[in-house]
Amino acid sequence: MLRTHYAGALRLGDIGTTVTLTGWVDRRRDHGGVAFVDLRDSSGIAQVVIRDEEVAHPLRSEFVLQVTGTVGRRPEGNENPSLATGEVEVVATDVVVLNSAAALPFQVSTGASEESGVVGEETRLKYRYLDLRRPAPAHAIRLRAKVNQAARRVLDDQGFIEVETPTLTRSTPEGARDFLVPARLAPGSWYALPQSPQLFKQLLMVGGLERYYQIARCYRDEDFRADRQPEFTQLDVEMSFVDQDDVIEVAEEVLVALWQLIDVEIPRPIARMTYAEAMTRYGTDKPDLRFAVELVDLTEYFADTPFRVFQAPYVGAVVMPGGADQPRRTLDAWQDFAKQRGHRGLAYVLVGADGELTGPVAKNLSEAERAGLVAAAGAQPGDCIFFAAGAASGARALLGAVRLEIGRRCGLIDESAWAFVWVVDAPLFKPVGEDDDVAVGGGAWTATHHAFTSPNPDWIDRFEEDPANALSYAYDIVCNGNEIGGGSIRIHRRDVQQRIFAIMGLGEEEAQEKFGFLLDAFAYGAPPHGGIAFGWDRIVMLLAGEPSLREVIAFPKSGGGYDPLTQAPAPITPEQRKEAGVDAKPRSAEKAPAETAAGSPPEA
RNA sequence: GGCCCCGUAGCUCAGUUGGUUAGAGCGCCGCCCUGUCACGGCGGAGGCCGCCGGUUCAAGUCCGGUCGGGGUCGCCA
Repeated sequence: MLRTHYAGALRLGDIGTTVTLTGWVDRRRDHGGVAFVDLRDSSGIAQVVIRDEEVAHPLRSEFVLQVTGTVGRRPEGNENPSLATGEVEVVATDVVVLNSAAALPFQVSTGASEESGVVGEETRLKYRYLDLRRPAPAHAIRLRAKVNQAARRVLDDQGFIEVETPTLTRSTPEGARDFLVPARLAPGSWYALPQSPQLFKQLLMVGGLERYYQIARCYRDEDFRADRQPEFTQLDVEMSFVDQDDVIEVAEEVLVALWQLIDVEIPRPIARMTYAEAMTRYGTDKPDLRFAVELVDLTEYFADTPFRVFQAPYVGAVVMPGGADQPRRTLDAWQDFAKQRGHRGLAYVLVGADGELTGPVAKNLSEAERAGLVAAAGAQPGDCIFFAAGAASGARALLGAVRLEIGRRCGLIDESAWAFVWVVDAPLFKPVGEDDDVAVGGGAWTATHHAFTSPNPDWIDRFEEDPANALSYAYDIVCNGNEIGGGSIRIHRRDVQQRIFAIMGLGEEEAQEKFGFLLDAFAYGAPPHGGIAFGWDRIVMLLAGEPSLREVIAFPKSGGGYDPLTQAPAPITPEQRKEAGVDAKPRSAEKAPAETAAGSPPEA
């Protein structure tokens, strides 16, 4: 070892000891005759005193040093309470420059970030190896390791087997666009990177593993968000011979262990809410329960309204406390808020301090409606009532977004709270919309979760009777309005699977072509099974208190899937292109699946 | 794909109504400095104002386009 001690570990008890430290020059203060170097390693910072000017003078930020010296107590009054090692210092007898460092693109030293503002993300990512020397990024990556460790510990203790599944596989039936990899040995054919290990983990259940987990990299070729990366990580779990409660039980134990890492005790059991309740009360399937504002269903209240806009299948409202005094400009901004989400606008009524209703909508309401509105909406004098009318799903989605915005603007969200909830009983199917370019089958319905999600016990024998209302055996875990995990009990019976496919308009041939290997496996005694997958990056992000997934990924991509550090993706050479078979024409016999999926039924 | 915002020194930013030689803080380089810890002092270097085009006597500033970044909606079961 090049060192005897970690810099950040030195304490009064080490006084008198001769130590050798290694690390980087965090900062130096050169006084001519005596110089101070803050030496930083992974454990922290220690002050090194160098009395030889010849040695100290050439040192620069981020030089790599090996320092030998004696630990001494700092002179009276010279302690630095902001350093853990601030009561001591190392008086150097020998300083070896292990490496020099070029002038930095940005300041690495801790204090620097406060004085010259925050460094832009693109620069940080381009020099991520320097960024990682800074305390916050370093902490996030270390926390992530602890999170992995905690999950493994819980699952290992419960007899789960960690299994790696392929990353070169075939295009899976999940909703997102696949990343594709040309197969050199089969020109014209392509691998897909997995969107998740979904099918493989089910095969592992057929394989008798009974309890599987994996910290799995997943790939989806979709557009970016602060909370989305093209490659991301799931903690993937699957269990045999279980029902929903068993999976939830294991999932909660994992979550409890994770939040213990930041000294938060999650009360168990975590509350459950049906999907229908979440949509009705919060306008979303991932409600943020850190604040109490809820949607109010006023459809009945406005059943006979003269106001044409409210003559709709659904009329709902959400109350903004104290919102009555918003200036016109702000109320206009709410209109833009709604328009940006594809709605025509956002109706509102202002409730004056005296209870009088104002705003453009108020005069369109009947006398009786005005009289009872404040009570019906649960408003108070001084509040603003926002309305959305129309199809229930769209109107609730708008109100849900408004609710969140109200929470933010009014400071209603308790930032220190951790509000967990299971959202259960999601619909099994959703209508195929125009936007469903990735629909699996050609029918009127597509799976809400995925095609292998079982109907819940109430519906398993009769989901065909009412596909719109049939419920799935699925569950999502939501934390502070973030979906941090989701799973389901799977279909293990071939007849049920075929009935599901039938509803989705997926013929036997086509089903066989798309996931024949799974259906084949299910023919050989598939056990009842189910599981869950956690959004690992998002969970670490929450635990670290970071605003972006990028902060908890060692080498994240920036917008457009670009990596500023490696400059990937990059062009390939003509030779690579030829060899990879990118341009190979598929043989006519092997039609691309996408062409048969949408329109005509597969050949009989 | 739609909408919004941002591109000025290594970093973070300012730059007036279009008007002389484009500034600040930090960083960097040189010299000085024996108890600092955001050390201090003196001096210095550093700019394709993202790029292309247009308007104008004159463009960092106005207009059009383009590229890059961020956010958001669509999308992401």
